[in-house]
Amino acid sequence: MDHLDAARLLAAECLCFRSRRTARAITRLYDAALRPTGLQATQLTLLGAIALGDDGAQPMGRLSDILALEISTLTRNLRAIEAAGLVTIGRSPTDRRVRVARLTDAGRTRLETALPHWNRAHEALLRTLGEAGAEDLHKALDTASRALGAAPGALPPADPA
Amino acid sequence: MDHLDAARLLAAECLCFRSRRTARAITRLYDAALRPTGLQATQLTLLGAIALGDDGAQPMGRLSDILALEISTLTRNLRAIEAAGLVTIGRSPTDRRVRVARLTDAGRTRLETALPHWNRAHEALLRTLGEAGAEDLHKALDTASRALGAAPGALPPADPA
DNA sequence: GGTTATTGCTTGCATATGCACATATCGAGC
DNA sequence: GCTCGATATGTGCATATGCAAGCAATAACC
Repeated sequence: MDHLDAARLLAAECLCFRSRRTARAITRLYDAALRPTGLQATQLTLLGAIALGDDGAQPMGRLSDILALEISTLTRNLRAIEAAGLVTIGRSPTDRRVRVARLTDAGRTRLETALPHWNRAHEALLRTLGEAGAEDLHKALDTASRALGAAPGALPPADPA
Repeated sequence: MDHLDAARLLAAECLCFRSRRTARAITRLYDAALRPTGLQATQLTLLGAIALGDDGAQPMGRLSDILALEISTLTRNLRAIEAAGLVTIGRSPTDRRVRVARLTDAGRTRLETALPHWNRAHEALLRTLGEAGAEDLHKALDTASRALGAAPGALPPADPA
């Protein structure tokens, strides 16, 4: 196995390369569509995950599980949307170690106003991939996330088929 | 459509969220396996893409197409492996704007020695996803990359089916 | 062959990501 | 109620990623 065989094997088989490349391309598409909202795709995702919690609030640990994101990354990613006034960060009353992100009214509004822009990107991607391609990708990604340990609730219920 | 509906729609449908989450999880797996090699998954991918070129050299523009990576990102990602002595960066003799990354002997060696570690991650992922899950993911990602404009040669030939 | 448009890349700025380590808090035993 | 291990998070460091603006070299056009 010389270095050229190694390179060919990587190019042909590596799922890390593939998953990252696809994520980059898709993210650029969504980021472009979201430009008018002042949010990046990552930030909209984070806002949405927070909105899913009771009273529009989620403890960081839960966000970490839902998003499969390191808690240290989460700490910093929250700063941008906190600085923008979209969320506030408080402590849990029952466990003072736990920090809870809570949507502000501005956050709620931003989420609603951003959705149509998200949808433009979403529709554009569906057109690009085709109905079947999008469906296959969606399923394959969910299957992989489940296998790699995404939190229950972070995904739609498993297909009983 | 209130903010909660918006959040539920994002959680259920967003392919940007899904592709990024999966890429994160997979990358952590590969990075952990590659730790002993001193390379990150991204760097191994880059090294591999360079190795595929004639004489183990690729112009940056070509790398950008293969990897679907912004040229500005490429500039910086090359620095780490250049500093590590794994590649050299020169100019094309025929067009002095063009920069060409070329594998050094150390780069070739590193690629070969890293491959078994890559393979450990690869095998682990295949076990985790199952044969069918891995195959589905691989195909879906390649289909998406093709649709989103990956360079020919950056992917295996299209399935004639 | 000189002007202009295009191309290839770099830099400045901002966010995203993760690991190792440090800190604060909690819970279990004693 | 003190100690110790476990848990939740923050910080320092490093890389990854992309856009906008700039620079240098080439190509296109007249």
